[in-house]
Amino acid sequence: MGLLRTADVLRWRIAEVLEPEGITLVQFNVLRILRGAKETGLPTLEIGARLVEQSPGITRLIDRMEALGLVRRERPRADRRQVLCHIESKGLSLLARLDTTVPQASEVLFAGLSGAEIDRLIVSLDAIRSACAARCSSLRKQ
Amino acid sequence: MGLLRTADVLRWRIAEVLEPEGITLVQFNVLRILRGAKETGLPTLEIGARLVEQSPGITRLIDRMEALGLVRRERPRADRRQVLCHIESKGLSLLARLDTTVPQASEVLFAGLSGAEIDRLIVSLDAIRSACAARCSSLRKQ
DNA sequence: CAAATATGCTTGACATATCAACTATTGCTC
DNA sequence: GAGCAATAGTTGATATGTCAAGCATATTTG
Repeated sequence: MGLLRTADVLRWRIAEVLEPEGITLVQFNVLRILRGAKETGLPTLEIGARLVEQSPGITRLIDRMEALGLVRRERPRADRRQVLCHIESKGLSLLARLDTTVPQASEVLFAGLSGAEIDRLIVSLDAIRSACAARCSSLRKQ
Repeated sequence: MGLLRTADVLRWRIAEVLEPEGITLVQFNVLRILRGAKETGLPTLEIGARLVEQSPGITRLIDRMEALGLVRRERPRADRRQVLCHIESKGLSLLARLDTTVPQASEVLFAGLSGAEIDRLIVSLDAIRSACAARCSSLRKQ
């Protein structure tokens, strides 16, 4: 339960930094994923899989981000079922700004922890996630 | 970011256990808070403060829980502005069942960690939350 | 190669969360 | 004790997330 409450607090803190830029935490994550995908782009559902969200949400999320001019969609000739999403220059410059402010905002919360403590924290969290990947049905079924 | 993803995974895992009982994670937390308040009950906004949610959400959340027969509302004569919420016997028996199944479901995820590691995890998470309580405006303003 | 199935995504109906404005009651001030 | 501000909670409009079903394209199978 402490884990959930702590995540809420952190989520809130980050949202506070994102809000003046007009995007949500989920949109921020989509931008980072798409930046990682470079020129190639990424199919819509692949984005949904990396976030912990389902398909319909993603479609409309990308709708809004396309309306904001942050991303672009393209239907490739190879497989005309899928829709490749690309990050636009506007999205890249927005991310560039946030790359400094978001970590700054979160670092405040971790100030009370030593480097070693943070390392241990990360290891523990990774262990929890991999336990879920191994045993939970919920993440496989999507 | 790992913290947020890990919390999502845990949230999902718990929701999976709660779903057959027809309640959400937030409703589960409300029930636990109200059980802690005993006979006295708790004003609506006090519940909202303990969760990380705002007033309007709470009102309608309690509406739904009242419709389910899990809680009861009462307007005390002392201060007729506030509305005291109480847990009903139906809510108590539901919680009694979940008191075993929810921890069981989450323990699976922590199986890879030693007792000492879990202790350190809890200490670190507490430190993050108290850093926020001290410095973040977001939690004070509500 | 026609029919059946699977994949990728979208749409509509509905539940839920969020923001701003409102009502009712209380406490404070002159 | 009349008027004003503070508190507790609700309501309405809007954004967002979620479930079930649908459409188009691709793949498999007889």
